[in-house]
Amino acid sequence: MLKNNQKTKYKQIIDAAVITIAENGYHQCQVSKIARQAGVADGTIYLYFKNKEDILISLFREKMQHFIQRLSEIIAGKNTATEKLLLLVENHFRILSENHALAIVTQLELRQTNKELRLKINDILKGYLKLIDDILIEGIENGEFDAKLDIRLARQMIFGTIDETATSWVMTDHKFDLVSLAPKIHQLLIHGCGNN
Amino acid sequence: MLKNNQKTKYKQIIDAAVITIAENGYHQCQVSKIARQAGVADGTIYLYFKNKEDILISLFREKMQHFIQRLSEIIAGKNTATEKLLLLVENHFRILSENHALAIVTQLELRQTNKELRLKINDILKGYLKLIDDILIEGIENGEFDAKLDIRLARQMIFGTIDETATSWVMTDHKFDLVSLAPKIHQLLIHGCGNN
Amino acid sequence: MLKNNQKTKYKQIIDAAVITIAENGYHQCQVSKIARQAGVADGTIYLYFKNKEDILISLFREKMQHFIQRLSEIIAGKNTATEKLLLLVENHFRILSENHALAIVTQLELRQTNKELRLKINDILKGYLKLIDDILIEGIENGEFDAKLDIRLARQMIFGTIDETATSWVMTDHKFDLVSLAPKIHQLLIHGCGNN
Amino acid sequence: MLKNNQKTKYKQIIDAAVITIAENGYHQCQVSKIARQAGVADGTIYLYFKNKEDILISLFREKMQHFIQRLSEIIAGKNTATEKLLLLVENHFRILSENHALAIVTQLELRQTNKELRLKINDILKGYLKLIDDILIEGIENGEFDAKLDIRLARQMIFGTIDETATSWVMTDHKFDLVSLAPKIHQLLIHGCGNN
DNA sequence: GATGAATGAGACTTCATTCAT
DNA sequence: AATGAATGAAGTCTCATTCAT
Repeated sequence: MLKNNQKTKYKQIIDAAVITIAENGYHQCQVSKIARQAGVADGTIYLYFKNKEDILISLFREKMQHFIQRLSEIIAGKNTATEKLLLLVENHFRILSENHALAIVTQLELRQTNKELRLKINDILKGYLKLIDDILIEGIENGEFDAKLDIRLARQMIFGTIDETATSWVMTDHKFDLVSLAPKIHQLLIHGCGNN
Repeated sequence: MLKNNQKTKYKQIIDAAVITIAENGYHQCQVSKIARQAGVADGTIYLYFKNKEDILISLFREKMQHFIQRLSEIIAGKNTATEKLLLLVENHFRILSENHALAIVTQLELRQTNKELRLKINDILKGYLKLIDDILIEGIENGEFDAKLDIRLARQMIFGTIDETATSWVMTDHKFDLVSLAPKIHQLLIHGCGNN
Repeated sequence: MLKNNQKTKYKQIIDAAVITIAENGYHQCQVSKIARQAGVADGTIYLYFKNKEDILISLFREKMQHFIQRLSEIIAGKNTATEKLLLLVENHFRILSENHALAIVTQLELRQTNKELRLKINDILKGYLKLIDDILIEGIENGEFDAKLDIRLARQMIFGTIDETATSWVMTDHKFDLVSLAPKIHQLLIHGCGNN
Repeated sequence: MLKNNQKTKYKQIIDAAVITIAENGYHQCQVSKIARQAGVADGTIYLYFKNKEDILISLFREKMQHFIQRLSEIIAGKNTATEKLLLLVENHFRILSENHALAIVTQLELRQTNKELRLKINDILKGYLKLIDDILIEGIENGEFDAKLDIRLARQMIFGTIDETATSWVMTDHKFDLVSLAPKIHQLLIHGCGNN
């Protein structure tokens, strides 16, 4: 019960942070604003987080875990790497589309931090990049993908493309439908621009 | 001559800003640090720039102009879109490699800003994205690229991939040679991951 | 039995406070630290003490009582004021030497408080100063001491000298043997600097 | 002129600090209160002092310099150590009497600081203790004082007695005349309590 | 009696910007 | 044009104390 309460308040603060940061921007988002949104006192924040930065890191870790978990499950049963890649792109976009505030935080606000913090974020991101790598390896092994593929570069292309598209979508205030772009992006990632 | 001096001091401050921001990070880079590096008084900065943000924007505009200018010239005489794309990637990487401080500023520090500033940055970036679009259009028209290519998405793939790779290179403290990755990335962008 | 338990916990907290304050300094010594050291919950402190200041006052009162008690007993049977003064100085130093943590608290930390609290401390100190006064009066009456002695000033000299020496000893991290200084200090207090 | 202005503002802040700390106590004395009293902006304080603690240290250093300077000059021409000691005590008391606020700060507020700061204060105090030591040495050499005098202990007696008396005077809100106590204290320091 | 999670007031310090010289 | 001393708003975090359990 106590454990439960704690978990509740921890997540309560994280969810408040997502909303408040998305609304105000990271640097305009005072701890007191998060506290008010979470319905707790300012000091309470510091019972669950080391400092303001720790809220951001924890938020990203928490959400990324779900993200990876969900994508993993969706991908799990599929047979081809090609299909898995489509589902990855599509559902990456879907999750962001389902939660605009989270999309703003991950695509914009999270980046407004110094290099040290960025390294921590990259560390958390590794779990996601591993998903991509696994798909690539599978694709190479079963002959779907180019045998001479440089996995790191291919992964950077895939992640870079998804990320750039998502950021662009957030910057235009979610004006277009992100999920429906997935097939075309998938096509690009598999076949490139060239006229094959 | 006075006009000349102004231009000198303007660029002097911008160059100081690149160095100082790269060394300290945008948020740890006080205006007074830039002034000291530029060898001028704090107040002098405000004779040439509206505010601190304006330094960043101006810096990016100034450098991006050169960037685009240089890439345009290099690409100019070439016959195929494919070749142009290779040269674009290669020289994009080359310019960043030649100036580590500038690379840090554009890949990391410039992003640590609020949405409003990001929109201004995107605006400046349009000139660069136009270069990519022109190559894509040319490629489609002369049959090198897929006729059904969605130009916006293709551009996002190209830019996203270049950007992700460059950022990754900066984050690892320029540990590997960026320029030599260009051919492989070019190959990926043209043919994708698939086993064509 | 309950009463007994209370007393136990009361002293338990006071002893924890001596250790914790000595280790951390009064202002760096959070109530929660004392509680942890005492093995009780934070809230429990407030069942036995009105507030943090009250811990300090109570601590001093408690320890000073023992201090005075012990000195009184030692002095009791002696015949001359001169001998009593020597024993007072010697045993004052001995008690501090026996308990470094207490010495730190009384000589340094207790002073880091506002005037209001200092007045309360002075009040508790009166019992000790009375000991000195009694020795002085006895010395005057039996001709050992100068008949025209200003008792208040003499007491301030005696206490000031002891206190300064003790503080100096604490500030040097108890580097020298305090007790062995007693005879020389006693000599000084009785005969002064002069060449009599 | 610039140098002059700086010096003026530095001293202006120090004098404001003496008054404000004396009135409010060190821990109740916010930097903004000092700034207001000094007639400068909060931020201006930090152009002249590293932090709040630095104000206290600088204040003590500045005032102690004057203190020592003045005592040195007064003592300078005198022939006997005994006379010098009297003048030292008398003028120590006189300076405190002339500036009640300073007396409060040095006798009470300055002590409300942690050990680290106390060590810095002690360091500054050394100049004053040197004055005492010089008198003692002179007294021993010319036969006024006991040849076997332990200088460190004698100095602690002298300083301890002066300090205790001064603190006691401050604690009673300067109710009695401090300066007039000097002769009796001098008598005590030279001849002790004993009936010589 | 005992707990310990929650509270929330409060202050030091930084730094972009100004303006008198 | 150039200076740089002065400004002052603004926000993170600590910690003594409370009170529901």
